[in-house]
Amino acid sequence: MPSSYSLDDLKKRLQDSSYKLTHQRKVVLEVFVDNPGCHLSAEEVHDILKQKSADIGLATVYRSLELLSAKDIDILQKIEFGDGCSRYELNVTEPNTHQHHHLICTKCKKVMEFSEDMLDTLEADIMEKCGFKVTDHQVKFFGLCEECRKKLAD
Amino acid sequence: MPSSYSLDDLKKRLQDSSYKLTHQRKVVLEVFVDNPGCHLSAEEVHDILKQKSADIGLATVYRSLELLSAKDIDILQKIEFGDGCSRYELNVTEPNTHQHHHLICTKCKKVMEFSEDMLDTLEADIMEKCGFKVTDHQVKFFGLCEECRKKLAD
DNA sequence: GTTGCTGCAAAGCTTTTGCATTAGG
DNA sequence: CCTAATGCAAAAGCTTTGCAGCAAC
Repeated sequence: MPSSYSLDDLKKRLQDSSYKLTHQRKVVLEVFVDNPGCHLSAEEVHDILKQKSADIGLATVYRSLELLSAKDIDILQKIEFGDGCSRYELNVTEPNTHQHHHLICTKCKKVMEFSEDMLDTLEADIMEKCGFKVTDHQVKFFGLCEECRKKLAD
Repeated sequence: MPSSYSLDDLKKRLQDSSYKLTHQRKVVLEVFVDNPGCHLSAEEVHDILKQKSADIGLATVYRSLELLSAKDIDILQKIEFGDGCSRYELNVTEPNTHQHHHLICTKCKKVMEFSEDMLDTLEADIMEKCGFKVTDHQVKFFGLCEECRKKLAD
């Protein structure tokens, strides 16, 4: 994914929604573009920016994250791993990009990802049985990662 | 589900793990047995107990919820809906009881449930591709419930 | 009797908010 | 220019913790 993609896309989406394209919003997004696959908390985004001397207020980080993950912008995805804070990651919006689910190791707490899109039939089933139109899903699998399983076998 | 099931079960599991069967732990569990299908926060459990004149300290509610949802007891399931607090529900452990997933309406914020166990093949796939042994999963579907869809159609 | 549990209040987190100042369009 | 966004600090949740007293076994 070229980093220009998301930055240009952000610009377009912000302007479409008549939000301002501020320096702070740009650098917050850049953190996610520069750290692909990371599930960052507001504090972590703030720390990364501090190290890059692009120090912005923590409250602004929170406000930017909220905006970027809002329905009309939808550039970030908000996720909860139950570790006491909300985390965010780049939303996968490009064609040919698969939905991904999270594999959370209950031993070492590592979070891995797993690309798959097998939930389509399940979603059709939900529509039929419950009249509920699914627009998004979040799946978390808990268990033991390969490393931890090997350590247990020793 | 007879309420005696879980209470006796709690007693056994606590004793097996050499935890004490205190009055507070009993009444916290009773709240969940008396309110099946509810996703209760610590505050809500505390309020319900206050109304039943079984007033116990909020800190004890938190400690009881943590204990009852710990791996070795596993009577409650901790869930996060992203509304700012952790919620708990009775874990389904009986035979012939289906796993259930949550349908969260993005408009009215209602949380419904959907029983299904279609993730077995997906979990086998994860084991094969990632070497990750899935022991539990949590699935949330976001979308529009029937009511909200009808209102939108009007 | 011991040991672990509870209650209370204080502290620790993450997150939100009010308001004066700044900057984007 | 005008309005929205930022920064700072204070406040507002939810949750955890320290410690003296109490209760389960």
